[in-house]
Amino acid sequence: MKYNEYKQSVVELGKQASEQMLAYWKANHIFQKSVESRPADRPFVFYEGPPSANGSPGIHHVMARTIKDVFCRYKTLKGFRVERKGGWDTHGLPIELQVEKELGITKEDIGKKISIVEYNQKCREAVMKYKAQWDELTERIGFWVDLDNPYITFDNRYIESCWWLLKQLYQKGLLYKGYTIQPYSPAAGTGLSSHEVNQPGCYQNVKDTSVIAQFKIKGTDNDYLLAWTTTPWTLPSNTALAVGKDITYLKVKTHNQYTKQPVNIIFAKDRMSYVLSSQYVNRNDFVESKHAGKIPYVIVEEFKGEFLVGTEYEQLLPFVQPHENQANAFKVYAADFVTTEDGSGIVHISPTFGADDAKLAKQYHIPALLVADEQGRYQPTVDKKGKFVSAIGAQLAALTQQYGIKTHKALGEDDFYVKNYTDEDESHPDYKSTDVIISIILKEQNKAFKVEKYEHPYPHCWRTDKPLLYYPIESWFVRTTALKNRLVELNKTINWKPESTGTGRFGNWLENLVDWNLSRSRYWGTPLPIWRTEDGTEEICIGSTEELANEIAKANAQLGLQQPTTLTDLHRPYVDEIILVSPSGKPMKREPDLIDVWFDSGAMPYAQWHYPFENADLIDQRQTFPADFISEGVDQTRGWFFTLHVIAGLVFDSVAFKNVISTGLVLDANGNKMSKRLGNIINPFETVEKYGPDAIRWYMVANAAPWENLKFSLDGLAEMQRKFFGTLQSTYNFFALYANLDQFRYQEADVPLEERTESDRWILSRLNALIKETDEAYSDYDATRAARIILNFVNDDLSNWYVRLNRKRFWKGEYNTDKLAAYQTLYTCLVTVAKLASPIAPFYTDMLFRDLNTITGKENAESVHLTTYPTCHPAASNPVLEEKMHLARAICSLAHSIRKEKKLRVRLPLQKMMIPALSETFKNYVRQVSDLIMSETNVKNIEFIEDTEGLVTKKIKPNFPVLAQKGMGKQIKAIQAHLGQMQTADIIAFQKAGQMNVPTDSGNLLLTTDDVLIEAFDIPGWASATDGGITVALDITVTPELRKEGIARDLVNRIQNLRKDQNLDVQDKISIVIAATQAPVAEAAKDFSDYICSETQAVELAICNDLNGTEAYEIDEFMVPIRIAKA
RNA sequence: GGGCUUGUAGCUCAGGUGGUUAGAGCGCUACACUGAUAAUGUAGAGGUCCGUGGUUCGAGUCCACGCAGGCCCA
Repeated sequence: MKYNEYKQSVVELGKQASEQMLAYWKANHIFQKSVESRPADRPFVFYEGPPSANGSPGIHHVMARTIKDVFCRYKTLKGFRVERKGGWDTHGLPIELQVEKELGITKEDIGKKISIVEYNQKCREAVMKYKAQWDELTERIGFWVDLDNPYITFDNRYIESCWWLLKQLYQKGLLYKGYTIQPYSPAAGTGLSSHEVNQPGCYQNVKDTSVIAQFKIKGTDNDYLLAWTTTPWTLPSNTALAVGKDITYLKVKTHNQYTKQPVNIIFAKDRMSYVLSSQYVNRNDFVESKHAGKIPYVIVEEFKGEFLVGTEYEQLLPFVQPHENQANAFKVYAADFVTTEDGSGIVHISPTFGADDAKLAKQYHIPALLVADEQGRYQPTVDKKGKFVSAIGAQLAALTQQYGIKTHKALGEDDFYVKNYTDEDESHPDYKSTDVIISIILKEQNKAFKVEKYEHPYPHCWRTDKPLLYYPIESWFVRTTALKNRLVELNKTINWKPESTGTGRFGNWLENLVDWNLSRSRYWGTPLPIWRTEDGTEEICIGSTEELANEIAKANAQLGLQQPTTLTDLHRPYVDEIILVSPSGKPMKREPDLIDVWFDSGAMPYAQWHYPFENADLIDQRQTFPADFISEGVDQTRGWFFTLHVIAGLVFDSVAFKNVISTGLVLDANGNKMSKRLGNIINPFETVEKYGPDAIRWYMVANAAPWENLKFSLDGLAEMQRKFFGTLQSTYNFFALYANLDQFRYQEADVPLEERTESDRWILSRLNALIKETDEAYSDYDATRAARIILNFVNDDLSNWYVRLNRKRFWKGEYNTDKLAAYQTLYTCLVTVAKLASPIAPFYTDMLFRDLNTITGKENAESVHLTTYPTCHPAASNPVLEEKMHLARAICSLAHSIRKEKKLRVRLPLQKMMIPALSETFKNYVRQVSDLIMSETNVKNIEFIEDTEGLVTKKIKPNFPVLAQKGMGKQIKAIQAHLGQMQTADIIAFQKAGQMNVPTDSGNLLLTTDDVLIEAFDIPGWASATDGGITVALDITVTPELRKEGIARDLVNRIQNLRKDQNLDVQDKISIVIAATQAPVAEAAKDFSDYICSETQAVELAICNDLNGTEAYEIDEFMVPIRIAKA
């Protein structure tokens, strides 16, 4: 049995690892074991946010799924049982639109050209179209999730759970029918989704009649509030005015330009130039000759909007009165949507025809202006055809006549359309729109301050090309606002990553909560389980299929129907066909709406288990609720995160999740959004195929925090693969090569720590720290930090330092304790790294673990994912040793920099290195790592320079934090100046005395050596270098002896290169011939003959004068021909 | 328009509670190493820390106002 040795590239290896381990996991049910081997009473609850399989998965899904997987695997290592039920989101508009596109139909065709049954069947098929691709990607990238028993939102059982939840809301009075202002097309007779309104070409520039209307303040003779509108037809429905609290307003005395009556008008100061345009002139500037015909004005007062709040005014067009909350009508309110960008800075509020208006009205209980119809139901003043109801129309018609307004035809009470929906002849000289007629009426009544045409973009229906109205549409709402405070409170207990998403984006969203509009007038989705009588006075909310069956039976009995009591499909149109009976015996029909598809996904904690009809304990006993951890894109803040939170909060008075990571976007390498149009889409399958899943996972996790946007670059990915996996693999290969030769199988007892070398204990101390830090990072849901510190450990500490310094221990000498210690140490590092990195790179680390553990049998585990997370041993921690090693590395680095500067190659040995002894401790530390420093820098001796020798220039500077703590902050400048002029001798004297006086403005200050930092700065006359307070000097005298030794080492190097060029094996013996005409070369070869031969496996080293035709190599300043041959 | 977020070397990113010489990797340049070799090490060059003001003895860091990009919402 041998450790596997790998010759292939790191890319090949990554692919191989993923394929092998995938097959191995499958064959041995490792995922299942990783769940079941953990105690059932120690659950870590994870929720899979259901993706929709109606499109191919993208690279960003790899990101999302990696993050989910990392923490589930980590928690498994920590001994938790982590069940992961997969799921599919299967309803909703995107699927419907896709099907419509495929069939070449529109929404209007459903139920006509295609039956709802057929249509929904198409949706049902479309939604799982790419399921195979999703499953494949999920598996390939190693996201462990139960794909065999997923929850599916179109399943009857799932829908039934949703119904149950809706009924809970209904019973708590949290589900109600109300109005919302939505874009509506009277011409097409349908509401439009925001998606449709945002289509190009929808907004068209039109010229509308705009009015600045005068609202007379109650109790004044002629004080008016000026409000501007581009839709004068909404003025009869006005019930309030809005101002900006902090906006400055003016009261101006002038005359109405149409009636010439004196008026005091109030409007925003910033809007002066618009309100008082060219025909007005300030009375102070008024010159009779110059301003003939102009109207003078004078500013009377200036005040903030706040001052206006609560002011009552007379109804502008008192056609009808509000039917409720009359005390709140016709008053001024403050609103933050008021700006001074256009109009008068005072906004006219008509709750039925504007979204902002409706919101404000709701907030302050301002009544909407409604008119009762024949059934006594209150309706807006404009009907769904875009026409004023006759009660208003009659008054308009009367006024038109009264003021003798000429129109292109006689207008009756049913002729006042608010836009030209009846294709009237606008070119007729007397054609007047309703807006114009209203404007004229206002002028006549001294209620219009200014009327003019105004060009602006206005939304139009993309089908009929007619203007849209913002119109109240009936919808079902969840009364989320009722429990707003509780939802805010619950949110504060959630650990958000990053925190700002929770407090900011999500927190603010909750603070500004509006009721959740559940209604969707579509076909493929969860039907709203509410049946109503035709007059809307009686209704029932169904909470289960059993309840539905009972109700159907009741209806059958009372109404004499033959309806089947069980439904095989709870979707439309089947549920629509059911008629139930009300308590008073009237038939009830289902409200035709579907519910928002986000309700489906927010219901998954319960519906995935068909709660409460099955598995009631899972929720009731809090076994799978709430989730410990979820993760999705930050775009889900108002989506899944919100609906989970609302349903859990409203129905269960609980959070739905305790920890959440919201991941950022995956952009292309240049930071652009990936789109088909730009052609910068990264295909996840190809990328996984090319680089293997581990490299992608590692790159995504390590490169940037998951909540930052990731600029996905294949170069960066390849770099990460080389850096981490390449280095780790080299390290493993190195281990395997020699462990195989020495047959190391870790059968021996552990070599006690104290018997291991300094560097062994050092790397184990570092490893121990790594265990602790990664554990902390993972627990804090910070996989990025974990990945980065693992990478640094493997690269800097393990490979670049430990292995490099200890190479000889592995290949030289017999299999003794020292060698054993080296193997054990390196083995421990490798196995531990495999475990620590396994949540992020599950394939490669498992292969590494198994490659090691199969040979040694150290652990009884089939897979790294079935092991437990390594524990940190305080005994192995050795900060002093880490400090020593840190000094060694710093000193080596300085020595190398001197060599570089003086052009002294490392092969050339130098006699000594001198280091100023900063302190006894420092000296001791360096002494203990001096062998290492000498071999690393090829220097024969290290000496310390003491203060007394006067060789070192010292530098002194304030220890700022210490001084600040002592309250000497103000004196720092003076201290700094004083220290700056101290000479080395002064510093030494200070060090001896331990304290000194520093003169400042406020008298002398006593400084101790703790208040300053003293560094050796330079050693005059020596080749030296300084960094971080440490100074190193080299004796750069090259004696003939040293030169010869250097040449000998160069010869070895060149000969080794020749061996390699000639593809000789490590064991092959050679004979060497050197042409050495120059004395130094000849002498070096002669004096170091034994050394050269032993290093190069030579049996013979001959020196001659000439080697004609043999290639010469540059050594020192000479060209030396060298020839070798296999002996 | 609002909320959140990002801005540090050519690129990708680090930089607790303010501390005076702002770091790493890649890339670039040079050198070295050669029993880990489809590897490796060392050094160097490279900065208006987005801008402007402020607080402070001292600001990449704290505050205010802007600018630019991103996401979400209107």
